[in-house]
Amino acid sequence: MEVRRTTVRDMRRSNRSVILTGIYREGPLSRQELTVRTSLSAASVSNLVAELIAEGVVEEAGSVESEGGRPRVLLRVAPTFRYVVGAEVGETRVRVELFDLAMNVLARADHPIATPTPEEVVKHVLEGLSTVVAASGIQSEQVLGLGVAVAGVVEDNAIVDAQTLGWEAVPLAELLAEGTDIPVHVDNGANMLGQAEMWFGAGRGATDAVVALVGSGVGSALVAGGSSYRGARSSAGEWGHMTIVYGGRQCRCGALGCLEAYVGAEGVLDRYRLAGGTVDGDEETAFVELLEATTEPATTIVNDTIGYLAAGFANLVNLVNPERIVLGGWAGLLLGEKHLDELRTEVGKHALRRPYAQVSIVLCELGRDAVALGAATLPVVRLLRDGGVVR
Amino acid sequence: MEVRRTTVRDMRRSNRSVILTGIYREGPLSRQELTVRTSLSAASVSNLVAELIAEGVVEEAGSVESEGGRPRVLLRVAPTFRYVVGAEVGETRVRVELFDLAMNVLARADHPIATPTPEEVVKHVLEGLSTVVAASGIQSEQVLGLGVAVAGVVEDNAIVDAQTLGWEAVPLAELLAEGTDIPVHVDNGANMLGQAEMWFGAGRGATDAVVALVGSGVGSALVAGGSSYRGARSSAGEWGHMTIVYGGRQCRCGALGCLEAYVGAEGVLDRYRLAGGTVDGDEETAFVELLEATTEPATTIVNDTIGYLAAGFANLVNLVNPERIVLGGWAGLLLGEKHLDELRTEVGKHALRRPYAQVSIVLCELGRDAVALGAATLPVVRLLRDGGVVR
DNA sequence: GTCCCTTCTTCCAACTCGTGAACTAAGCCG
DNA sequence: CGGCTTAGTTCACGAGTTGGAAGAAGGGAC
Repeated sequence: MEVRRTTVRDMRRSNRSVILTGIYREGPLSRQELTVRTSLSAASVSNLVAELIAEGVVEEAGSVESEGGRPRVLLRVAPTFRYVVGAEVGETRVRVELFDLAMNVLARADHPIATPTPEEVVKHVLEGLSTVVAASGIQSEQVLGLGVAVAGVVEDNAIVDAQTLGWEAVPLAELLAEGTDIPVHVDNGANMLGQAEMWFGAGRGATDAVVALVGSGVGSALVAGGSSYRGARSSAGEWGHMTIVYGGRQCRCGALGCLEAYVGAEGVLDRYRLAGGTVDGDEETAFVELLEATTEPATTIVNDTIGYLAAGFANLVNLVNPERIVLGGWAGLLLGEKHLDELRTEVGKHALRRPYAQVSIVLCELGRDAVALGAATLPVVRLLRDGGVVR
Repeated sequence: MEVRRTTVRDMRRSNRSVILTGIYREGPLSRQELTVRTSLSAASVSNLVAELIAEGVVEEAGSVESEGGRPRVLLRVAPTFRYVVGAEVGETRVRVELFDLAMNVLARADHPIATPTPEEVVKHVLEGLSTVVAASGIQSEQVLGLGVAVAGVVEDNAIVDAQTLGWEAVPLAELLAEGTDIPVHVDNGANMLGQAEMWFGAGRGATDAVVALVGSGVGSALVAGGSSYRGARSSAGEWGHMTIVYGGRQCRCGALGCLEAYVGAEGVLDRYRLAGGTVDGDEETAFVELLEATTEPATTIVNDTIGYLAAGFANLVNLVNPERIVLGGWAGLLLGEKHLDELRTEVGKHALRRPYAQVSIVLCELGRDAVALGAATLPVVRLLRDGGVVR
C-alpha cells in the first residue's frame, strides 16, 4: 500500500513545513500574512512560529509600518541557523562551495583531479568540505548537509551510471559518509542546475517546466507539479537522445538521428566541418566563431541548428505541456543570446498551437557555477520538507 | 502559497481515504491486514472501519480460516453502495454505461448522433443517463457521479478544444449539470482509456507508465508517480505530434514529420498508397489487409511503421523513463498482436540502454469500450480520495 | 462438553493538535 | 490621555490517534 497513514505528529510536521517553506520561499512574512496564506488559524501560526523561533530556524527581522495598528513583525529563516555545502564533480575538477541558508557563498574550494576515480573524488570532496568549513570559521555541526552533483544517473544517493567519469554502481553517498558526519545527498548534475534555475533563476514561480541544457552534449531537467520528475528509475529527462531525424546522423550513443547529434556543440561543429567549414581551436571558441560568421556554410548550419533545436523543444512542448522552457548550457546560451526570437518562431512551426501558446521560452539566468548552488539546495529542500531539523 | 495546512479533520479524512483505498484496490482485506499495511493502530483501523461500515461504504464479506485462532473478517467496498456512470462521447455516437462499485456493467445505452453539437451531445448523454438508471432499477440518488470522456483538451471539467467535434470552449460539465443533480466529471478520452488500463488492464501495479494509443490518429496518456500527468494546462501527452522525421511528411496538424503522419493508420495507408499499394474498403479493413499482405510494398511499409513507432516509443523511454508502456488503439493492437517482439527489439536500437532495460512494452488488455469504464472511475477516484461520501 | 489457546476486535485513558474567542500589545490620531 | 485599529497570544474545548487492557470468537485437546 503506497499511501501512508497520517497521525497527529504528521499534521504538526506538515504544518511546520508549510510555514517554514512559506517564510523561506516568499521572503520575510509576518505572522498575519502567514495566517492568510496558509489558512491556518492565527493561534496555530503563533504557536508554530514560536516553536520555530525557539529552535532558531526562524528569526524576527524588523517590523513593517502599519496603517494605524500594531506593526507586523517580519519573520525570516535565520540565514546563519545552519550552513549548506554544494559540490560539483566534473571530469577534471571538484568544486565545493559553502552557503548560508540565504544561499550566499561564504567559501569556495576548487580541486583539479587527474583521474576521476571514485577514491580520488571522495578524497577531494571531503578535503574541499573541510577547507570551506575551516575557511568560513563554522563548526561542522552547523553544516546541515552536503549536496553532491554528478553527471550521470543517480538513484537513492548512489551513482548508477556516470559515463563521462566511467563509473558504474558507485555508492558515492555511502563512501562520503565514511569520511564525515554531515548528511550527504547525491544527485544528477543537470537536475541540480535545473533546481538552481527553478529556485533562483529563470524558472522562479513555474511549477511545470523543463530546463534544457545544450553543451557539448544535450540533456534536460524535468519539473512537474513543482518538483523534479525523475521517472520510474531516476533517468527521466534524457532529452538529448530523442530521435528527431529518423535514420539520420549517427550519435555517440549508437543510435541514429538523436537530437544531440544535431544540436550538441560537437554535432554542430561536425556538421559544419562536413559542410566545408573550418573548425579551429577548442570547441567553445570554434562554436563562437561559427555563430559570428556571416558567410556560407556557417549561416546555414546555424539556421539548421535552430530548426532542429526548435523541433526538440516542440516535442517537449507537445508531450510535457510545460509553462516554461529554460534554455541553458554553454552552447545553448550562446545560441539563445543571438537567436532566441527565431528559435521561438521555429518552435511554433513544430508544436501544436495551444500548448505552444502556453509556454514561454527563456534563457538561463545563472552561470555554469550554479551546479554547486543547486546541489546545496538538497539539504535545504529537506529542511523545508521536514519543517525544521528533525531531532 | 501552494502547500495547504493540515487539520485534525484532514487527518481523519486522509486516514479514511487510506483505508478505503486499500480495501478497494487490494481486494478484500481484514482489519488485521489493514493495520499492517497502513501502519495505523488496530484501534484506529477498527474505529474507522466501523464508521465506514455504518455509512454503508464498506461491508463484511465472509471470513478467512485462521491457524487456530479467531478467523479474520474480510472487508470489501460494498459493490451496491453507490453506482457510477461513464459516458464516451464520439463523433458519431454517445455511449453511456452504468456500473456498480465493483465496476460490473449493469446497463448500457448507445445513441447515434448526427451532428455532434454541444446541445445534441448534452441531450444524448442526459438521455443515456436516465435510460441506464431506469434500466438498472436504481434511485438516481444512488448514483455517485457521471464521468464523461471526450476526445480533446479538457481543463477543469470544461472542454477547451475538441478538434474532432469542432468544439472550442464548451463548459460541458456545467451544461450537463443543468440537467441532472448527479455530480459530473469531464475528462479527456485518451486519459480515460489509460486510466481504465492502469486500474483494470495491462497497467495494473505500475506507477510510472505511458499508455500509447495508435488509431487513425496517435495520442497517449502519461502516468507519473501513480496518477495521471496533465502538464501545466492539461494538454500533456500529445505524443502523436512529436517530430520524428525532421522535415518529413506533412501531418494534418500542419507540421512536418510528426509521428502520427508515419504510424497513425491514416498515415500508414497513405504511405502504402504512395508506395504503389492498393487501399480498399474502410480504414480498418485496409489496415488489416496491409498487415496480412506478404508482398512488397506492404512488408516494407509495415516494417517501416514498426521502426517509426519504435523511435516514438524510444523517445518516451528516454524522456519519461516509464516502467511500462502499454500499446493500444485499434491500429496499435493490430500491429502489436503480430509484431510486438520486433517492436521491442527496434525500440532497443533507438533508446538508451538503461531506461530501455527498465521498461516493459505490453499490449492493452481492455477493448475500445474501456473508455466509458475509465470515465466511470472518475467518481470512484473521488470517493477514494475523500475516504467516502462527503456529507 | 469443557477448558485453554490463539487470533482478532473493541474499549479506555492519555496525549497531541488546531480552533475560536477573549485578551493583551503596540502604534496612531486628536 | 483616551479611543481606535491592527497584530499577536492565551486558554478551554473538541477531534483524533495510540498503546494497552479487556472482550469476543473460533479451534483443538482431553
